[in-house]
Amino acid sequence: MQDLVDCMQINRGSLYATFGDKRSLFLQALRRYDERHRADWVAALEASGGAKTAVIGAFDSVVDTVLYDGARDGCLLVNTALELSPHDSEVSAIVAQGLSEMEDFFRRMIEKGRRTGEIPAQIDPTETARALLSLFIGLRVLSRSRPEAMLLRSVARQAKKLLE
Amino acid sequence: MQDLVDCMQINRGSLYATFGDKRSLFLQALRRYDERHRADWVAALEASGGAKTAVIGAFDSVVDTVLYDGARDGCLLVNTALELSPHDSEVSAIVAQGLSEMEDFFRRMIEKGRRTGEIPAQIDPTETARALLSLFIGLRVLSRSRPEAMLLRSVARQAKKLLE
DNA sequence: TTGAATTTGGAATGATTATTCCAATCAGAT
DNA sequence: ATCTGATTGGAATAATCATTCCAAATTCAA
Repeated sequence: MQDLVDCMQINRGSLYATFGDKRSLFLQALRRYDERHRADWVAALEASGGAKTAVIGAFDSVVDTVLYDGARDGCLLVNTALELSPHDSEVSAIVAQGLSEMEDFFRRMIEKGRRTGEIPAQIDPTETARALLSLFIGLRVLSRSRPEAMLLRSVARQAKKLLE
Repeated sequence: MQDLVDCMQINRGSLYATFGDKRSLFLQALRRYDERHRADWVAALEASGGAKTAVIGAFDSVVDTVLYDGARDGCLLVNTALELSPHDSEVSAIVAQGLSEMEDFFRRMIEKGRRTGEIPAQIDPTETARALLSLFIGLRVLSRSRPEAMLLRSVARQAKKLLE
């Protein structure tokens, strides 16, 4: 809370008056992150053209952000999935939902790619979407613990290979 | 610390006398986890017979533990990778090392499988090992946030497919 | 058995952080 | 210009741990 008071343009009292206590503030931040950042990001990728491009773009944009901006904060949803989900059911619901929508995004893109012929018909949409989700989460964890270019690039490359 | 005092058969004073302060106690626990649990587990898998079996066994044993024992604690190394690694360089070193050894394990198994013909020659050991590492980490995160049988089984199945 | 070292229960202290309070100031509507 | 409500700075309080201390009990080697 002190960090927020230091960084935000707002007084401690106003912070509590506006958002309530720490947990409630966190829940609001998590919801907002999920509904704005994550959802918008997925929507932008989905609108970016090809199905394959959208999926690959998800991985590449994470890798690029880590390597070029040195951003080691990772993703609030994934960080929370590991740290808080098992201890708070309300948090857990938001996280599970957000991760499910990532999975759905991957599945939709694979289905779309199969229709357009970009992606071979023998690729199973549901199964591959789940593999991509797991690979994606792994990438975000590795970004925080082993942010090495060779490693992260390999993961992004292998994500692409899952669509061939 | 209070949780430890409650759970262990040891008094608070002895705890501090033996392990020092909290951070130092955590580092010792993390090192021990990595050197005993993780290393022994990998060694057992490696000795378990076929190369493919060893890799698949890593995934299946995680899935089975979650589904049958309901263990949602996950892996101390992965949990720490996300939560503490970015904030503590000593922690980070242990985590990076442990994750590297997981990667090495996967690579060694792929190389072995290629030699024995179990695994096709066109599978790239380094690249695939990194994909498996990321997939494995993703699985451990999902085990804590979305411990659903269908989902976890899919991830394990797709890990297997990476070796075909 | 005796004595030194260790362990125990539990109180006491310290450190950090969350949360509330209040008087003074400020912004915006009427 | 005035009133109302929000915001500020910052002190005060509360809650949560981490850490230390100590006297009594216990272990263990000589």
